[in-house]
Amino acid sequence: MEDGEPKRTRRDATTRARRALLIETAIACFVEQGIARTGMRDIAKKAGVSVGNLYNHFPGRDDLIAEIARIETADLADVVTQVARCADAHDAIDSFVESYFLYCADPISAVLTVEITSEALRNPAIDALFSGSRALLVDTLATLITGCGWRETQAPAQAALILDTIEGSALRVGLTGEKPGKRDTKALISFVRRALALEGN
Amino acid sequence: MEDGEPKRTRRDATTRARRALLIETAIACFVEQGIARTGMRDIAKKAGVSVGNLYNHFPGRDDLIAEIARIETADLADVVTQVARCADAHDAIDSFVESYFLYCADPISAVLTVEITSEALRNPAIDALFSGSRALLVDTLATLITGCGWRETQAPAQAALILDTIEGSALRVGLTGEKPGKRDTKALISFVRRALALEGN
DNA sequence: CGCCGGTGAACGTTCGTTCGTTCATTTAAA
DNA sequence: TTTAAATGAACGAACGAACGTTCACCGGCG
Repeated sequence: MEDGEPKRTRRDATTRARRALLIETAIACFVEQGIARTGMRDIAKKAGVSVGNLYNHFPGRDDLIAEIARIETADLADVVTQVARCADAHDAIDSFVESYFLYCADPISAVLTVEITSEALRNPAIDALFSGSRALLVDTLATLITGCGWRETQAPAQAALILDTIEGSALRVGLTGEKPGKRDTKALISFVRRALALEGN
Repeated sequence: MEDGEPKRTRRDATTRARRALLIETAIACFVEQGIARTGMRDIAKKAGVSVGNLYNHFPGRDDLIAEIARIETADLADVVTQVARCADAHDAIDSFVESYFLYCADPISAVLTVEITSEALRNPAIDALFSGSRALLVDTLATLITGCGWRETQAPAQAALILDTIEGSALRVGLTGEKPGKRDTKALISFVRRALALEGN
């Protein structure tokens, strides 16, 4: 999408590494202090870099935030597409629920979700990213639901409600800072099965 | 909890009114711009009041935010306790789901929820308020569920999942800025009924 | 008069961002 | 191969604006 010439010089390699370090450090700061309470100096200091250099790698603060949002949604898309291919429709739904739940319930993801959602309310670019992710999730899950006998006209609405359950549950678990337990996951899967009237497996 | 003597003077009445205006204005600012992007000057200017006067009514910015969080949780407690008294257990659950959903899906509530949740991550006082609210919700709903034949040991977990569904769904609807439609409410109630295996009514 | 709600300038701090500069690496000419 | 020019990563002081908060000072009720 960007370089026509990858430029395999040593300089370019260290630059990429530095940029990755800065993003990772920014995420750590955002999770620890919150986006609003994190300044450019905080990120630079934690990364062991000057403020000026930080601006050599990112045009501005908002661009840095947007980049992180972009990475997060890309990670999510990976999780979704990997789950999509599964033989039995029932198993596929279970797998989807579990994967998406575990992804969202990760404390880092959970905190970032809240922080970035707050950001998305006033940033159209980030909001668009989230809408795209949501649409992908609904489509994927709705297809699986349709494969279980639900009518195509109702599947998207049911998929949306299931996603609401997963996300709400994941936030509740993830924001406590603890890793999600197997008990949480099992209860969630059973709950969704019943809601879809699939309990007979 | 505070005054032993209500002080019914005219002066005191205007002071209370002014304080209420300031809180209302602060909420409006927080919803429009976000808590992080709202300064004390913004609130004062919008309320047609000086910054100094704002500090006559509230010790500081954090106290103002905490006060709003306190009001929000008190409103929620009202909604919950009013629903608690209902003859039939099945009807009571439907009523609970509908009431809590409509409350959370209100755009102002939805935005405030996200904003204050972000705040609660680093503010123990606000976090405690939220935990208390959550406990009340789980207890209330779990009691209703128990009345429908669920075992007491499993009811709280099911209640938690239902609350997750309601809150997740409400956020999704409320953050778009639109009022929740009857279709949303009905689909949600059906979803919960199936998840509780009460579909036969 | 005394009290207190109300004012807005001013304080010190921190914010995002810019700037001139240094210097190692890369590229191209000799 | 040696050398000179070009590049851009890295720096940290400095900028103006905005932040939360304070303060000395009014002016109208009680």
